[in-house]
Amino acid sequence: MSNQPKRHIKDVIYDEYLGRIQRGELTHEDRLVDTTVASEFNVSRMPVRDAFMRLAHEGYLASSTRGFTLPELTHRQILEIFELRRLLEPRAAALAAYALTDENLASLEHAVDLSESTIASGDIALLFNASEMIRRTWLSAVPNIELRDTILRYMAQIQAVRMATLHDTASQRTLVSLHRQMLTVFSSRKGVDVELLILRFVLAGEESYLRAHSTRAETAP
Amino acid sequence: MSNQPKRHIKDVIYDEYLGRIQRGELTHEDRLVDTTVASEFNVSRMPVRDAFMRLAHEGYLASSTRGFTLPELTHRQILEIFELRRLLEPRAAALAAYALTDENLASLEHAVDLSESTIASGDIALLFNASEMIRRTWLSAVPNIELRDTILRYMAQIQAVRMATLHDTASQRTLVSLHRQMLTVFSSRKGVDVELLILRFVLAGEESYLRAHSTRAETAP
DNA sequence: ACAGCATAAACAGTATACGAATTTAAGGTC
DNA sequence: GACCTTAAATTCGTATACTGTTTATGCTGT
Repeated sequence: MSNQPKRHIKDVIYDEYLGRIQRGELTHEDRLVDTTVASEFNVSRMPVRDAFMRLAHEGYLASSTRGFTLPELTHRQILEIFELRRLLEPRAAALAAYALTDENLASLEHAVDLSESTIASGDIALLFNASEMIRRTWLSAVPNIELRDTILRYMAQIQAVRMATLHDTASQRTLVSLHRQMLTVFSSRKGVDVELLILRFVLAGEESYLRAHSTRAETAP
Repeated sequence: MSNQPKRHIKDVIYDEYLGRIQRGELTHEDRLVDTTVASEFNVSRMPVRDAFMRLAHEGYLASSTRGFTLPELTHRQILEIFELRRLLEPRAAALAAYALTDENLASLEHAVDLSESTIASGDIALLFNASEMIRRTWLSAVPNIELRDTILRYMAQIQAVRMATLHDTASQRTLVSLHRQMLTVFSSRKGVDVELLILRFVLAGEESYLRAHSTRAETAP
């Protein structure tokens, strides 16, 4: 018997494109048009429309008069989201610290090892993946579902931003170092320590972004 | 010339029902069916469907196999949202304190007067309205849009909960008193004081909820 | 009576079709 | 050759029709 709880097409398409967005497989040049995607999936426009409109309302896509595109985050919006992160993530991580399973800690350790390996290789994509793996791992252990979902909602939006900051060598070093420290404090399960470290983590991310942003602003045409 | 930026039917219906939900005009017995609403508006199912699905994804409605209904918030979810409120609202209010206009303060004062007048009249609906007016006023001044929208997203969901807690006389007194204090600290524009008071405000709301919840649990069948 | 099964009703999901709005392209004028 | 006008193409919003699934209803047999 098929154990599938009857997945609707619109949900399949929603998940598919949410994944593509979260994995950074879309560029700002991509214009997503419902009819085109519909013919790729051999379905009608409607489920595609449903999926894209949902993604747009959740902030993952921006709807324009000519198809859906990745949203253009302004400098201001990015700073605003960093403020949200400062407020939410330290507490969320502290809660997660008490709830992490041994499996969670194991995959955290694996991801941290991966992260450190990129110091030698300089593989930015791998560092980004490891970073995402670490984040997903501890986020999955956050017992407050509403809090976790709120964090997830804005994280996907600034994915591109985080990717961009990784081109700076200093930021890479800081990130890898913080990853290792995160493994330590999560393993200790001391909420207070986790809270402080995650706050430092977010602040470091903000500094990296500001550094990258000012550099880009200088060299911009 | 018509200055209307061409409002789509789906947006009209969305706004209409969001308003009804936020004003508490729907009960848990109401089942919203797209075909029914469509014939009321003399439109097809599609725009109604769009609006309801959007409301559902934002948490204002729950979609079942038999129409849309108000979502049943579990005790756990409500506590989770209170945790979010503790994390976000103090800071948001502090930011708002620096940005409040004189008009904002004037309408705040008006709403606080309204709130206090309900002590004599015992008009719970009016107290609720005044409370909402106060909230909307300071929220509208929060300069961090992302933060404000995040707060708005969950507030509508627990509207019914907040309404329910107002039937307790002690909670009413506490609320009115806190309203007056809020006017004072917002007028002083001291972010630190605002931050602390709003934290106390959220905590008081949580206590009121817990009191109402335990009472209800005792008298439940 | 009541459990189990068949049938009907209600509703959401999906398909197709049409119209309106807006951008892009083309052509014509000065 | 620049600018305005007009036509075409593109894409969204809405309407209508159909399909499948879930819930309710009623029937049958014990």
